[in-house]
Amino acid sequence: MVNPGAIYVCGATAVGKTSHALALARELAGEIVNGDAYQLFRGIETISAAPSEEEKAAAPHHLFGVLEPGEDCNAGRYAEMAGEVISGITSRGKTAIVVGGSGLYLKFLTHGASPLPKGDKALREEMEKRPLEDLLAELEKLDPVEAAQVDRCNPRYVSRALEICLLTGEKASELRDSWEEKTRSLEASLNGVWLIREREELHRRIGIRTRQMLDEGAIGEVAKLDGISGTWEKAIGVKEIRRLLAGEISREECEELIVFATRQYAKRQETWFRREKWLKRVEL
RNA sequence: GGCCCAAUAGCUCAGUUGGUAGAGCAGCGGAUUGAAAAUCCGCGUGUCCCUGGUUCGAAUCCGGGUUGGGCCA
Repeated sequence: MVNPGAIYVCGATAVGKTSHALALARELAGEIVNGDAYQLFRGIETISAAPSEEEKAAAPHHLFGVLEPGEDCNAGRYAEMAGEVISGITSRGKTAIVVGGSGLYLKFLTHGASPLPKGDKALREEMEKRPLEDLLAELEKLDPVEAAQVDRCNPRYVSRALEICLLTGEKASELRDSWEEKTRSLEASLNGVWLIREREELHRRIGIRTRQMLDEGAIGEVAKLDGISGTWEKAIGVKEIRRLLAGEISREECEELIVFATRQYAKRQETWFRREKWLKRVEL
């Protein structure tokens, strides 16, 4: 499951991962592998801040724009795709440079998937209609340990826990434990960096990039994909641009809202990567 | 120049009949193995514009001022 040959380049959005990875690729004659949940999709290159054509020409790039906007993706599927690509690169004697900011996706790649079942769309839709207390009560019956451990305020986590129990007939808490046990020793063989910038500087870069995105086609991307639903819709900026297109907010308000959401995302990414102790910190 | 209205957290604003203040947003911190750019949790001392006064007690009532806005000249 682990890919010891690969080098991971992680960090918050707009920190400068792409250019850092390109420099690394040149140095090592390496190949870039996307580690970003939304850059997987075709048609949202601008809004997902995917590398430009020029950047992609500078080194071999993999897993950018490989999914149709109508498709759904998840961490397990990503890790499978990326694992194959990395093996291919390694077998050619090259270095894979995985660059991205999607913590959970990367974690699946570096630590492997737990033995838990993947999400079940129909079951989720059904659970979404039930009140949280109801889901908690059922989880309580099937797996009291998990019911005590989960974030009981977060409907996503509660329903996921219940989903695992219903799908496997086993206890989610026990399945999770076995995975954590197995992955504990993997980190010694991992190689990666966490790119860091001061908050103020990161915010400045987010502001600049958001303005560019809106100037350079993000609005058109969202307009063009109107009516197509899927994972892509949850990208930051989509709901804001939809409000702009609907005339609910001005261009300035739209930009401001995207900046806010992006900053908050960057903070969540930092919180995630801070816990990944195997990453070497690199201040930019 | 005269009259009227506003002034409270970084921003937009609440604040009941006087008992020294609280929402949303922003910001900050955190959780997070199959929706993750998702989802969720925690964090609010601020000259209540200034200044006199009334009162046991004023963001709240009264006078004067300052700033902004509106109306009339």
